Amino acid sequence: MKKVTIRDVAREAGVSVTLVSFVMNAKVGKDGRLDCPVNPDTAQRVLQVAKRLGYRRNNAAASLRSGRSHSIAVIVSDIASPFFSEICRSIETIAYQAGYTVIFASSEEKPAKLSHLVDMMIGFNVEGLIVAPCLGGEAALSKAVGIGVPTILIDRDIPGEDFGRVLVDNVDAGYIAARYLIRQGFGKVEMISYKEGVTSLTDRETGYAKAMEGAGLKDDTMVHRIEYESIAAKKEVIGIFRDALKRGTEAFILPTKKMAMYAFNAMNVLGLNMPKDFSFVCFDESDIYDLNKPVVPHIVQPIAEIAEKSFSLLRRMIEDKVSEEDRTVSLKAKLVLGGRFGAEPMEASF
Amino acid sequence: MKKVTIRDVAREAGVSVTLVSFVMNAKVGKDGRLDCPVNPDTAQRVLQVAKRLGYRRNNAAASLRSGRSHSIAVIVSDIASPFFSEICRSIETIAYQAGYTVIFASSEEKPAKLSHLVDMMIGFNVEGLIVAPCLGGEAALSKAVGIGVPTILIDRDIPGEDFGRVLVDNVDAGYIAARYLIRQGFGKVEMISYKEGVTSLTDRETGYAKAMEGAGLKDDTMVHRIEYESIAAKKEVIGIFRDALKRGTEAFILPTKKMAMYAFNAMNVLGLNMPKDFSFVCFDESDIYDLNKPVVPHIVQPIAEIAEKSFSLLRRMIEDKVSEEDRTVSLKAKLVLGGRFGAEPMEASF
DNA sequence: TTGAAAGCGATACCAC
DNA sequence: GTGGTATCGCTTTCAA
Repeated sequence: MKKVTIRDVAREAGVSVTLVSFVMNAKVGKDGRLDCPVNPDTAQRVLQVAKRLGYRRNNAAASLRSGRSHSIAVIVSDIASPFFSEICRSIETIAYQAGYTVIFASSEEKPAKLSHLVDMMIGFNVEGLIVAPCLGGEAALSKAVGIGVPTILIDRDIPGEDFGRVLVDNVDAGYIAARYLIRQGFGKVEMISYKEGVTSLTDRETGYAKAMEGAGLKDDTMVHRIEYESIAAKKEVIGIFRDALKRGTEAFILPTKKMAMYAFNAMNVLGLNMPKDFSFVCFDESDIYDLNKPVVPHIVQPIAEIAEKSFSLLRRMIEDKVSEEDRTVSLKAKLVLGGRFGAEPMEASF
Repeated sequence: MKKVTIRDVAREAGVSVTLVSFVMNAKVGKDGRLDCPVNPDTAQRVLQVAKRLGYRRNNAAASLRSGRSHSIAVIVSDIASPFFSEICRSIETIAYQAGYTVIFASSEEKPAKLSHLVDMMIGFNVEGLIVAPCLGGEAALSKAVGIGVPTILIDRDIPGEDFGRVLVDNVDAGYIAARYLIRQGFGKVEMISYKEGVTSLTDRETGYAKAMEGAGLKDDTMVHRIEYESIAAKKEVIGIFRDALKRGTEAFILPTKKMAMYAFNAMNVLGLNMPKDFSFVCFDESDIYDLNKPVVPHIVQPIAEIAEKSFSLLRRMIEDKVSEEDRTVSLKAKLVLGGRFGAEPMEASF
């Protein structure tokens, strides 16, 4: 592993290592000139030698000395989920423009792994953390803020004073899902949720119930709660749909993508049609929402906003102090009616 | 940012920094004892002090000194693509078990960004790279291998002697797609591809043509090539389907997911049905393949295998030398007939 | 504008 | 088993 150091460049260019360091860290000003206390000619020579020799800064050494790394870490609970991978992409794009390098990692919903990753990242001297916490991850993250590493929570909240927070208002998300269906003229709107009490889901349930009550439909409010495990779940959902035909249900809210898939499967199995038999509002993104005829209305999280707000909040927390009350950002989910592949939205068929 | 160093631990435990370093780097043997030349009692004391003080190793310092970092980098061309994000997840899981930390990054198909990321990663002293190259990324990656950083190519090949390679046999993928349809009894099988000559696509075209020729269907071979740009593409595909009805086309191979989405849209727009009007073999994964009735046969890349082979090859390249001929791994894509959400495969309806 | 020299926190080497 | 110390490559005073 051949390595070219700052000394090699200095020797070759006939200057001191200090000069080389200055040049290598200089920003180019708007006039194209290097913003550093170095003779422009010298700077040019250094730059050329560095290029010729193939010099690249050893970040480990730089950050060891300076304590800064110009990088942040994003730890999500599952990098393979489209939601998280798109968040990663968006954060990366924004951070890159701001001159930050982003390191991603995935905790796989395992607290031990999260803890290991946090240690690792801090060991890399990252300047801040954006984390989608997994259950049981409180300790690891508290430790991080405890030693002064600015940390932003996304997707899920956990207790703790000093976290920054960029969270989506799931009560509102459930509310707009239900209200949309109610405004379409449906009264018997039901929701199929999971038994496990994940905050984001219970919030969506709350919003749904609120909308129903507000429309005088309190008695028609009905939340089914099924097992998360897939084989049982699939059958349970089919059962719910079969009964729904008798009950006179008009519409369903499916508060996760997986639940929506079970619902579509049930419709298939029972030979039902949307919107003839039931109308849906689903959550998240799926090809099937977009290609269905009509397009299935679905609620999406504002990924670009989450990315942008969390990075800018993190940056402010890294640079200055941010006042307590500005540390929490609440975003609204959005109802999407049109599809990505050109089909018409649901309303057109109503 | 409070920091606890090895010296603090040493002082507090009344031992030398050397001892602390030994203890902190010791692996636990199978008998639960630390595998290091340190008195077990001393080791225990050091461990406890370290924990009490909240010591965590400064990786920057460690890797500066040792030249090792126990980490590798994975750079994909688009972290938000399900294919890549799943590869990332798989590699991460495997690497984690092997005691490696994985840093992910996304080049967004931009050579300049790839080059920056490679520099960055090398600056972090990563021990190896797994890269899905973007077009024009040759220079950056050649530089990496040039300075001795083991580098594995996935997804796309680019010229270069010293790369490791874990690639999917796309000729075979196109071949099995076509052969499946031919065995179903279809003769007029067509493919819709893109005008841009991406290797993976032209290989799939080649495989398709080979299968057609092998079945004596050379004259029915037909590859449509459309613009990549979406508005035009959507219309072009609709046109192809409209004409196909007249031509008597029986089946289509859609060699990318996006192409499949255009195809489904066209079917929608024209009011056509699968498999009544046309049969499909698509590529990649989509909810719509799985929930369609019948399930749409689709060809998937062996993600777990790609991850496993690329990590193990990289590891061997890091540790020993790997002989030239063992540096290239070719994997086969697989035809999937059943769906993830419980619907029946296509054959059941034939 | 330029350069010499002091560390950052760990590991590696050598001596005890 | 244990400890002293040079050193990794860079940034950062401070002085010239």
